[in-house]
Amino acid sequence: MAVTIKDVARESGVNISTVSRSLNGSYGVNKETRERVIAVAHRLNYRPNRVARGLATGQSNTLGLIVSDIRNPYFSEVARGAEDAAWHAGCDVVLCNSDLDPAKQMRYVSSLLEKRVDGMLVNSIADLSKRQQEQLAASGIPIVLLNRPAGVKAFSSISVENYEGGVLAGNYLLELGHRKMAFLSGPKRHGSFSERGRGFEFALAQSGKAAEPLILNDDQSFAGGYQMTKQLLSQDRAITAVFAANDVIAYGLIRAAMEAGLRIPQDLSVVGFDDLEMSAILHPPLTTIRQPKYEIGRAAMEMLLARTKARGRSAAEPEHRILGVQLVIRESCGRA
Amino acid sequence: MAVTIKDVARESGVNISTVSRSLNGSYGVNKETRERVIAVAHRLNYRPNRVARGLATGQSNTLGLIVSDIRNPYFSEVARGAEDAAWHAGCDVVLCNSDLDPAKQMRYVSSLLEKRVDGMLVNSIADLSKRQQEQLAASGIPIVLLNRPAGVKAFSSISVENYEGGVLAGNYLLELGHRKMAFLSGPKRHGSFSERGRGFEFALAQSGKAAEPLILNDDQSFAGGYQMTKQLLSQDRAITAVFAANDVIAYGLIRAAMEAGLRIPQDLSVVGFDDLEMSAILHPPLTTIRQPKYEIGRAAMEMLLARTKARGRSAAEPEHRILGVQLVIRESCGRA
DNA sequence: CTGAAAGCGCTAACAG
DNA sequence: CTGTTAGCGCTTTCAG
Repeated sequence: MAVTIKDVARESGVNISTVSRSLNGSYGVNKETRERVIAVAHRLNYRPNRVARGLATGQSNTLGLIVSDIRNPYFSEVARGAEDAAWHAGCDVVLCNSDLDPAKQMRYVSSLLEKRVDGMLVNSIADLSKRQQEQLAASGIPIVLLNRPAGVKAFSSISVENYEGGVLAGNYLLELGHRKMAFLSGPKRHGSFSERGRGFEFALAQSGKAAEPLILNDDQSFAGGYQMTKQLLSQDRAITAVFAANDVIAYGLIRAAMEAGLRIPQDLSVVGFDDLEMSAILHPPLTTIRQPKYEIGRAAMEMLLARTKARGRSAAEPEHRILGVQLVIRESCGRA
Repeated sequence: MAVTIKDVARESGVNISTVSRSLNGSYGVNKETRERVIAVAHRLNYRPNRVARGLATGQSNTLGLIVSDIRNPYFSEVARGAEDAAWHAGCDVVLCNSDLDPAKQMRYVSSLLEKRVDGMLVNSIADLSKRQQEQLAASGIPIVLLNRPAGVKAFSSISVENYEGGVLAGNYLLELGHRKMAFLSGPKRHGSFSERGRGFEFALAQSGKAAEPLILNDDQSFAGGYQMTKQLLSQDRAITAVFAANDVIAYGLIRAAMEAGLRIPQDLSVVGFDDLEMSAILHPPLTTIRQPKYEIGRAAMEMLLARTKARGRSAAEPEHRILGVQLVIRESCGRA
């Protein structure tokens, strides 16, 4: 049906191995022969079958990317960075949405393993059981994690200065004169979020001027931010500033605050985390801690690619990279 | 290195073909034998090599998805729908970002073809040359397009009622008493956008009450919407309502209008198109034409999957599905 | 019901 | 520099 290496060989009067060599640019082929073969391949519109190639070489030139949900703008940005890096290296990536469901995640892992991907990038394995994590580690292929989970040092990982970001937010709000603040977080177990909170608390505590922040937990979503704010406003109207664990929570917060008749930043200051594209567009434009989302994906994929190449050699110690964050001042904060 | 079908065969004292049959649930295997084999496979933690399987069967159980940019929330929604449908069918999808660059897109197509994907979903081929389109059509694998381009009927496609959406927007604004309106569009060649515009124009013309809408073209982005609005406001302040070709353009529009001191909806009404998640969150919440993004991806993938199965049988006439849109009324429009 | 054997299309020694 | 020859791991006739 499709034209194979055999057809090219027959048509150009050489052996298939010569065709293979010519096409893969391996050394040791007469220039003329090579050119003739290439011409024939082109004329026949030959397309090498990478599946066969993969079977023979044991390399698929395919990487897996498991995120919780690609619709989350944070992940679509990360995915784009990862995909670009893969494209650059001539590989492609299969996209998996785990919804943070451990079972689903493991099924994806199995599927990727069976497809013999060269490596995989995975969002978070915090929800996996110890046994599942070990199973993953035992798979033998390179894996890099997109957020270092608490205890697992067995995998390479990339993450950002969550703690430092919290400190940044705290100090900024402190400078503006705020003394009674709150931290609106996601689920309690979320590692990155709690780091952000700890940094924030540390900054306030260290200043010696502010009260301990009120901490609320809910879903890490618009709805969650909205709910937490409702709750916050009903229990403590003395608060003048709040730090949201991510931008989307901040959006919910802003909405709830506005509905309650509060003006931002006059009545309430808010700082987010992530710096999603929408944050600059929103009204008021959100002051937030920017993390390099695209860069995270790109760097993660590059780490992964490097490992897939070093394969075998020096089982390479897991590597951990932490990228910087920065405070982006816009218009959602005012003086206390 | 990895455990293969041979190991399972040896370990369970049968031939590899029996193992294959047992594991694939083909009929004609003694129940006991099958169970024993399965047990052994499980004990050995055997993972079938799908690459080898693919080579033998000619099926990869992998589909390609080419979008312009996964960061575009419209596409991440579509991608999720597509991925869910694929997952449901036991397939996985490789993600490609074309940036609408014809060359890049063709390279992705080649790559997918070489990987022997069972089919592909592609965003738009409007930018491809006639020759490239033919090349695509000749590839022999099922392809479904995510927006029917003007002239190409050779491929299956899925799209939405763009024209009808324009009519909906026009009629709604008309009802509110608007008579001088504008349409903020993207690049002139964008097929879906011009359909939206045509529907809008038609509605106004048919009413016999409104002036012909002013039409502006620019980039289909926040920046584009912002620019067009600046231009609009500088040349015609009599306009009371505007229809944006998509929500993101509407965001830019709102921002520019607010900066110019206009209140929405009191001074200017705006209707968008898409109904992105952010549109409900924005201030003011955007009235817009909703198109079923997730559903588009899901349905497109289902069409594709159906075609990959019917393979060979009745070269199946290209199929075209058009999904409905609906007006979502929120708070960005007022009476003229 | 099960085994033997012939590939799927390509790569990679190994000869020549 | 090029041809021969084994496979890669699995499916699939074809016999038995």
